[in-house]
Amino acid sequence: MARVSREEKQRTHAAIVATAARLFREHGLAGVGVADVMSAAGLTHGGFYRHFASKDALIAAAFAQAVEEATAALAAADGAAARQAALLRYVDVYLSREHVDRPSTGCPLAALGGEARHAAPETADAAAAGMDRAIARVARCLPAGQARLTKARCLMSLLVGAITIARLSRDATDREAILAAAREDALRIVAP
Amino acid sequence: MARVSREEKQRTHAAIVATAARLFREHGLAGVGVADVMSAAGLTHGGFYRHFASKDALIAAAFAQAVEEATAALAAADGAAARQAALLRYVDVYLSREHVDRPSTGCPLAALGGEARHAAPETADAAAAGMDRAIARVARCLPAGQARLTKARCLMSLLVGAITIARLSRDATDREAILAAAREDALRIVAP
DNA sequence: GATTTAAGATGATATTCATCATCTTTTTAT
DNA sequence: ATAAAAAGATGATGAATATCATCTTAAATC
Repeated sequence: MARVSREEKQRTHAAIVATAARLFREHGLAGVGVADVMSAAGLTHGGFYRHFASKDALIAAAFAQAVEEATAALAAADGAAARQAALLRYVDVYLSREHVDRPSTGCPLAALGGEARHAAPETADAAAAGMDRAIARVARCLPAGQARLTKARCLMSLLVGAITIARLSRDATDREAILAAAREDALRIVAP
Repeated sequence: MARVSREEKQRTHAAIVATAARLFREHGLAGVGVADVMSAAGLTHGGFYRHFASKDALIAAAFAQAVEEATAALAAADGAAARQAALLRYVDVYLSREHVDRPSTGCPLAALGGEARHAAPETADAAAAGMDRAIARVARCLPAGQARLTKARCLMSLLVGAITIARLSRDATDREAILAAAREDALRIVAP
């Protein structure tokens, strides 16, 4: 192909990031190459560096994008009741079998949080910022008070850990039990 | 060098596993090569396949070994009081700044749990078995009762998630706050 | 409309790394 | 003691892959 318009380039850029966000969450940072992302986005590898300075820059963008999407509903909720409802739904979706089975569209902290620290500083920074953002958005949906942030930190830890552990299990019944246990505990934090 | 005795080979084998367990936890599964492990163990890469059929086989062995070590104190505790004390200490060490700062000697679930699922089935199996074992050993140190396993699953989720998140943070104060929040929540489970 | 610019394609390059082949030397087996 | 086996060393090999160079063609700019 050849040169495309500015708008088209923006679309391409967004497609690369979206594809990367999906693939990285599914196969891990080391499990996906630049060429994999590009071809999954319907492009060839060569054009990549017109969009990103490095694979790490792509990872950083993909991570941020994934956090944004995964927590958008929390940020959109308006009013105390809507916020609590959004958080309850967030926990419910988070601790679902679907989330365990499909990392590609799930929380990037659970999917990539462990490996992010091995990436370039640029990527680690993006991961840190994403984590902060996720916790802040969870905190925003908790009842106001000084324990808000503390509760959000606990809740996020519980959620990330539960999915990490559930994904390790090879037994469907165990996976379900892990989710159920975490759900119960999470509700104690969210709806006391 | 040349051929060594059976005992010497066993020592070499153990050294390779121990070195791998340390390096993998520190740099991730993809961040450490077979040659890295061997040279860190004071050997050359060539002899590796006298000990393991593949890198994945090494990862599986290293993971199992790391779980064993990380939970040995829990398994060794004898008597109700000793078990509770061992668990309290386990939580305390787990949620410490040192654990955040030094993945190389810490919990392999927190360090590698996220990437283990991208490895060969052999490795994923070892990770699953290690996870089961860790949870069982935690459960064993909780007060008897049918909620034992449920509590152990919650606690392990909280611990793994808290370390994962704390390691992502670039801010020492935040890291400390995450640990403190998780500690408080963990104690609620362990010492109700 | 002519000129310049750059998006994306095609095709290197260079490096990393898992695995294999072979050699040496010492242990084990006979 | 002699022969066979194998642990570990040295040195390929082949595949994967991040990045760069160059080409083509259409969009921007004049």
